[in-house]
Amino acid sequence: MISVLVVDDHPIFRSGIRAVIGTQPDLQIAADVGSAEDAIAYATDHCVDVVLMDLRMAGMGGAAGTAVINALTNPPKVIVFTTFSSDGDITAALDAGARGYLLKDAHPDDICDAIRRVAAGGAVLAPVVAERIVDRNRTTTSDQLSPRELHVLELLAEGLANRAIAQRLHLSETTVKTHLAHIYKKLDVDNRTAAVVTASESGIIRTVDRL
Amino acid sequence: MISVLVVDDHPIFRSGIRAVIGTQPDLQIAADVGSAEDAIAYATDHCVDVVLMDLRMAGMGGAAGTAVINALTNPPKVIVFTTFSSDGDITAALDAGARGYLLKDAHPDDICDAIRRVAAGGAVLAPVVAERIVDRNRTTTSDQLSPRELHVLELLAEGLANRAIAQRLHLSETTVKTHLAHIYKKLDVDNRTAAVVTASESGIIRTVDRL
DNA sequence: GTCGGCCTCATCCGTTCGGATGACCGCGTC
DNA sequence: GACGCGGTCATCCGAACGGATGAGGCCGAC
Repeated sequence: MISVLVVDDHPIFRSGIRAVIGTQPDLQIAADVGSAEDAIAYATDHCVDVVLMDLRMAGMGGAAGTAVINALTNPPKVIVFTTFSSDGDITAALDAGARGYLLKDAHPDDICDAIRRVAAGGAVLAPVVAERIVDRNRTTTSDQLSPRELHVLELLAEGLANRAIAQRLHLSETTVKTHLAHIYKKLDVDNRTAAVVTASESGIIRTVDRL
Repeated sequence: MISVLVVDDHPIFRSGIRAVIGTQPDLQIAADVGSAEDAIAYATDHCVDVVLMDLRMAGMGGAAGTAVINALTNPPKVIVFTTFSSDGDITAALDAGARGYLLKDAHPDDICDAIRRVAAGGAVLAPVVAERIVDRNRTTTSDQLSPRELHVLELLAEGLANRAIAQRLHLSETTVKTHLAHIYKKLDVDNRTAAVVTASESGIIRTVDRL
């Protein structure tokens, strides 16, 4: 019997998972909680096999929660189960040690299968997620933004002017312009606004979390 | 007995709603479907009291679906039930004739209450949504963007330069600049990138739908 | 009919941006 | 040690942008 901890801030969604997993003879819900903090508390005190973890939640969020849970002794396997599939979310989840990344439009059967596979030591990625990772690796080899460029890009996405970015980063305006020129080349755009838009679309930066 | 049609492209979510409503003696699920098109087909052939409608779905989407359902003879009441609360989503839903706007992090009890109230002829807005509407009306009287300005803003959000916007809109570059100046004033920003960011944050424009 | 809002356009001016070029440093690799 | 890469900075220049001002036409409201 595989025991599952469900972590999601939407009670309806937790009910849905309960309903789906309740029909499976080899799966059982150990508990369902509404935040990463509660999940950590539960996983620390109890023994569960798999954690189904939402990413975007109030508080510490699912990625950080996954990292903490993975730091436990004899940690459960974490499957990230979320609506979004931006590059930022995916890397955050995988970096935190998630063994699976499923999207919420998945079919119930796929979810149960994923739980079984991950419990057995495997890993599961939603097809779209797998594609994104491959895509990124394809374009990334030469096109990946350096940490500094990423930082500049983030400030750019706040609508700051070059001078303001320079001040925030304690740089000369020239340096900022140099970074921007590289960013434009790598993103294949020719102005700052387009850079922000494409970076946001491709999930390189996260603009807003409006829920 | 109030019969409910559930429309959502997430099967898990439909299961959740089933589980929640199944416990209520005075509510019953007539059917659950995964698209607005299916919802229209069902509502045309059957008699239901309330439709719980997701907004962002593949195909025609929940707002258009709501509009079509409201055009039926003796239409059911539609409650929009979604994760997002951008201005664009809210106005689209209410314009389409939705009698309620709930967010998916709502408590099961609130959802059941909302269904009962809407079935009885009332209207229900999630607190956050109500706030947004009030906020918008407060700032809107003088700050609302004109249709033309909105159009310019949308092209701006594609990263286009003034000249390109002018060509797309068959305008002179000067006119575009005039519109931009007004947009900056109304949004309280001082450059195009910041305009795009704040417009996106406040839901004035919809940048990406990444699911 | 006057007023105000929206849309259109022009000119002028200072600032900002984007591109090109060249340079120096530190670091890891071959 | 040579090389590449990332990060830093300078200078120069043309293009784009943002602000201010003025102006005409259209249309709905008072």
